[in-house]
Amino acid sequence: MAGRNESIEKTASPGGRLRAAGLRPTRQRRLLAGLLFGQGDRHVTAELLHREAEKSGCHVALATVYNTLHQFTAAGLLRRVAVDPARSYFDTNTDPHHHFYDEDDGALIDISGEQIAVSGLPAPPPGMALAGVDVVVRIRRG
Amino acid sequence: MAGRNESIEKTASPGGRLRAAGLRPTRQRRLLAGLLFGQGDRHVTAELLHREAEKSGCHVALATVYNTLHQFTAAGLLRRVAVDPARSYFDTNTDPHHHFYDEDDGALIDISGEQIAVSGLPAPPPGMALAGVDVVVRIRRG
DNA sequence: ATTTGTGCAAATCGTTTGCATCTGA
DNA sequence: TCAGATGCAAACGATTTGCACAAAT
Repeated sequence: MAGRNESIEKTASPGGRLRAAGLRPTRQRRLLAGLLFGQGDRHVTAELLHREAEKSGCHVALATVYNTLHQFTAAGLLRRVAVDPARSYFDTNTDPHHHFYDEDDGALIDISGEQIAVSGLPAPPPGMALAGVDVVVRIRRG
Repeated sequence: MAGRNESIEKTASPGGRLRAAGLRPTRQRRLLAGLLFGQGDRHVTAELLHREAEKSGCHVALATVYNTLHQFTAAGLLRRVAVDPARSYFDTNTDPHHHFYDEDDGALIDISGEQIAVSGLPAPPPGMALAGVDVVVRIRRG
């Protein structure tokens, strides 16, 4: 739980954050950014975020939610997490870190990057560059 | 590359392997088992295995390939690997181990379980049991 | 005004299911 | 024989796309 990067103000106005990422701050993006970044680290699916948006009043098409999630990911505001072959999760924590994945109810829990150490990593095959290391700790009711 | 478990004969007849897993050795299962287990460790998608089956002569419906992959997985002959939100990979190596994932062409490469060590794993939350630890090393042309 | 994003519905992709038919023991 | 598998096509859920409209600079 120690220091995450506080120098990049997670609390800046949604508009500022979007602008800084090179995205035009439209009403929908502001809304989604608010939902995503306004309450600490989150793990969302498109479906879930869409439901939240609807509940919060402003109408956003599901397709727009998908588009926006991908734009945010391309802009480095989000990170896609592959744990379930059926669903895409998006993580608002873009620092290197890992996850518990609850296979029963599909919940993700962060594990800080410093907490886990992976040793013995072989070098990537020739011509390949390392793009990231993901550790998924699968857990179950037990 | 050191010792994988040779005591469980990977070279037994497809029929024997299936029988041992409690599956009736039908023509299609024999064919698929042959393709899967006859050439060392493999990583396949349903689509890929279906294409191979077609090429090898015997007709198998894609749905049957899916069913069979799931039956084999339930029987412990295969392991499902979640690296790509869009596709399911099945791994013929069921020992604990990890993977390189080539994001450009979707290839998986095994990393032996002994080679990598993960330290600092937090205990699962109360009431939860550890079900597995997957390390995915994402690599890219570069 | 011009550029860029949005909404909607339809298309697409991977995957699963229902049901009649066939097959292995 | 007869439980259990298969094939096929249709259903399905998640995701993407095409295009007319709307909003931001």
